[in-house]
Amino acid sequence: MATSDQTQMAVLGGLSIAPMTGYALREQIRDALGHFWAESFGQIYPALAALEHDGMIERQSALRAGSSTFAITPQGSARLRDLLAEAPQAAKPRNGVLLRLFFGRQLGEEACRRLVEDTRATAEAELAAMRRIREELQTDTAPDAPYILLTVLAGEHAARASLAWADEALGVLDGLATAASPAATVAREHS
Amino acid sequence: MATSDQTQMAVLGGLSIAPMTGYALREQIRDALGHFWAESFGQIYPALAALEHDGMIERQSALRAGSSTFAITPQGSARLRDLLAEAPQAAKPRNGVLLRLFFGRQLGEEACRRLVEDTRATAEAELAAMRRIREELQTDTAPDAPYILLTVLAGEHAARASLAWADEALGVLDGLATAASPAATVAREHS
DNA sequence: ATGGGCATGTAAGTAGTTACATGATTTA
DNA sequence: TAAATCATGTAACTACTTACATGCCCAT
Repeated sequence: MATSDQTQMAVLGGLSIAPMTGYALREQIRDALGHFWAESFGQIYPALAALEHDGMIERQSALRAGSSTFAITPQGSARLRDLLAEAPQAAKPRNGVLLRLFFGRQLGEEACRRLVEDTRATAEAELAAMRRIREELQTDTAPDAPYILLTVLAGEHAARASLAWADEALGVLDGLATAASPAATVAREHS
Repeated sequence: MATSDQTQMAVLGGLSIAPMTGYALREQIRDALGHFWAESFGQIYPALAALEHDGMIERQSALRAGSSTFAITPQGSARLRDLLAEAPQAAKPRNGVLLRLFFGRQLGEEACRRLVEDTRATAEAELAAMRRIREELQTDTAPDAPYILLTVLAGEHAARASLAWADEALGVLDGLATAASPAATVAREHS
């Protein structure tokens, strides 16, 4: 049944900011950590059960029938610090766009172009979202704000890099098209 | 058992470039796709068995006892093109460094600085490696070379972004130290 | 002849997703 | 009072890793 260290770290971290229900925790993880971390319900509830069993968190009075908020205990805070101090383990990389481009000759140049254009559009939206969040954070005086800012800056740099790459990649694909069929490229450039 | 579409795509893609053994395939995946894709033996061998069963690949004469090279069949090529044309499914993000920085107040400023410095060093090495591969590729006239170039450029942009972020992040952390204890920051700046 | 790299495969376990079942509370 | 949303949890499944067992072939 798993409930790995990694998930426990995210759950304890979330509860270290404020006590909340499992449902709220999942929303917090999706909204605040979403651009670099993910947990599903199927991970969160077993993790909460295991952490409660070990005394790392405790159930507080129910706000309403059938629900309960969880709060971190002193042992839980200590465990969180231990987990955070462990060396981060690299997630196995899996970039479906790059895999498709690597075998792009089989896929065809036009489909590759569409993949790059979609990536570019996603990066543009991501960049705008990150900028908005950063501007809010820079006026936030909460003690966690500067640390959260670091993660938002990472998202901003990643989005900008994705954008710059997409533009360069489209140039490479244009070069391919020119070599194969100059007329088609001229037509596209004038469209 | 498993042997997902994603793994099949990587295996068929590898064999579309040249017939080879499972062992060689794993080395190719590690070396050529390593910076954006990973497969373990435990994935590759069952995938090969399933693909052979479905007639997508076939075993060729053994180079030596107990081994065999696999070659893609015409059906396999068709299947590869179908798989590549499917929309890429986003891998669930899991960045252990950013998770730790998000909860950086619990971890402590010095540990955060070390995490960022380690990330910076890794990015620097990655950037150098990508540059070297790119320079080789730009003189390569193989028809796959421009497509492979796209993936290397992505690695280069990502590494540069990581580097730029790390420098900005260290600046933010310096700001924190100054606010909390000016003397300590001065000491570090003069070291 | 033996140690290291090539080669294949399996078993056991961990991690993670998805869909489902259930019910309370709020709001339109 | 019906629909949406909040809330908890489980079961079945898919994906993936790691360690192990086995043996071939080449170089020293």
